[in-house]
Amino acid sequence: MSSELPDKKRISESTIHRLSMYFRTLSLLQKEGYETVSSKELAKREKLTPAQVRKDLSFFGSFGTRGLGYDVVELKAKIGEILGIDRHWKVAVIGIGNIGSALVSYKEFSRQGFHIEKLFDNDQRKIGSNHKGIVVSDIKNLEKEIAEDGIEMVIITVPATVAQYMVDDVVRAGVKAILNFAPINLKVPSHVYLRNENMSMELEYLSFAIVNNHTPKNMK
Amino acid sequence: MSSELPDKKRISESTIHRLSMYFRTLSLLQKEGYETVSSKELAKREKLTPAQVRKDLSFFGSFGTRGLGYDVVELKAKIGEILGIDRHWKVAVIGIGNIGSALVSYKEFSRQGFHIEKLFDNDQRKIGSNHKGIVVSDIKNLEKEIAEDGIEMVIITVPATVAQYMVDDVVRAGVKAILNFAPINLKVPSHVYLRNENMSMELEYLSFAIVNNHTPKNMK
DNA sequence: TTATTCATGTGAAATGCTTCACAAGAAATT
DNA sequence: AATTTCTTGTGAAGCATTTCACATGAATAA
Repeated sequence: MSSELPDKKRISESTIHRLSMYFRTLSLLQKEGYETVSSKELAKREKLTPAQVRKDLSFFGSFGTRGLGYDVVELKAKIGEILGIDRHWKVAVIGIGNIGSALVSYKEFSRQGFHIEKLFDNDQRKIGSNHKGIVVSDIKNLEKEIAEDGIEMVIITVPATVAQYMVDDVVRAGVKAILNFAPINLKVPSHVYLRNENMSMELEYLSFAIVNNHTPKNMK
Repeated sequence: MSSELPDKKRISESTIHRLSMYFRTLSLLQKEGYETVSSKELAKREKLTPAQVRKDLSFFGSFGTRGLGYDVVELKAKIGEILGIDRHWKVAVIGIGNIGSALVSYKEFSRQGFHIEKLFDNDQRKIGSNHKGIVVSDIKNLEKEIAEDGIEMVIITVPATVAQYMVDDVVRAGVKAILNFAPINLKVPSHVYLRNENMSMELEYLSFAIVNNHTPKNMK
């Protein structure tokens, strides 16, 4: 169960996030009919330096051609592979409230290989109802159904007060990663990956910027 | 129109994001009945080092008492002031689709001082309809109504293909900051702040972590 | 009152990330 | 075929962030 990376350099969070950005932009470049793209062009679109783009890629190999740049289709495939989005991820959403049900229809997820295949809620009025072809299950069966269906990732959009219970359940069911929208710091065992999505954080950054007349180098 | 910070140190994005985290945790500590909190306790809850917490705060002043820690209520107020969330921000949401309408009911926003007061869409079936007491306006009147109502921040949840037009309109109307959910790199003049919210990015990070057996220092 | 404990605030050191600058290699041009 | 142009890949330098370590000062206990 060792790393897939031949040389175990520690890749920074920023690098991974930029790979996501490159992937998205490469899809666009492909649509626009580009066959190749230089680090300069890619950097311009992301408001980065060309060196940054090349360095990010260099952690994983050499994908370009000197004097020419990168083959758009090839680089996109390669980054998809690195990010692990070149396959079908089985995802469940727990908590079919406002945000939860919005995520069911969020196209970007399926576009990147994340397929929502299970929905859970504790509200009797919601259980059994149909969202985009998926029937909402009773949260009582959470652990059992997650395990049976081999769900690998879970998105949590329940109130903060109950989020930890959901986590404990899905961890027992064997999920590998959790994306948490609830405003609370959750505990997971070390073999499970956890990320928090906090949408007000970005608004708070904007608020700070306005109030302090902030001029960051990198208003990404 | 100069900065509010007496000494114009450049504050990093990470520091601002951590202040948001501290703010939220301080609210919780307050509910739990804590009167004071140490950098050690705060760090433990955020999975950071105590030195990190103290250094973050030190950029803005000295708010603690040696031997005792920080007064919870006082520190929360101070951070709120730094972030500029100690006031009422007028926000509009443009694009009342799945995500847009979910955000209208998102409690964390109002809890941090962000009040959604205007909704816009181009769909005749949505225009005039009521969401949480707010009537959806026709996007044709975007610039005029934003300016008249003195909206300062805008959240964009329209399709990528039309997002730039919305931006151009609201920039003319005088908004100061934009939070963009559309999967596209938008252009804004330098006096307008822009942040992008990309929800699949975090799933992609999780995907990368699983596939590469990644062990980052800081799985925040 | 004095001693002890505790926890802040902060220069300095350590670590991490980004940018520079250039050798090397591929394509295009003459 | 030789030359020029272009752009990658990458050590090294530069810059930024985090952590260390300790002097300082407040509160508590003796």
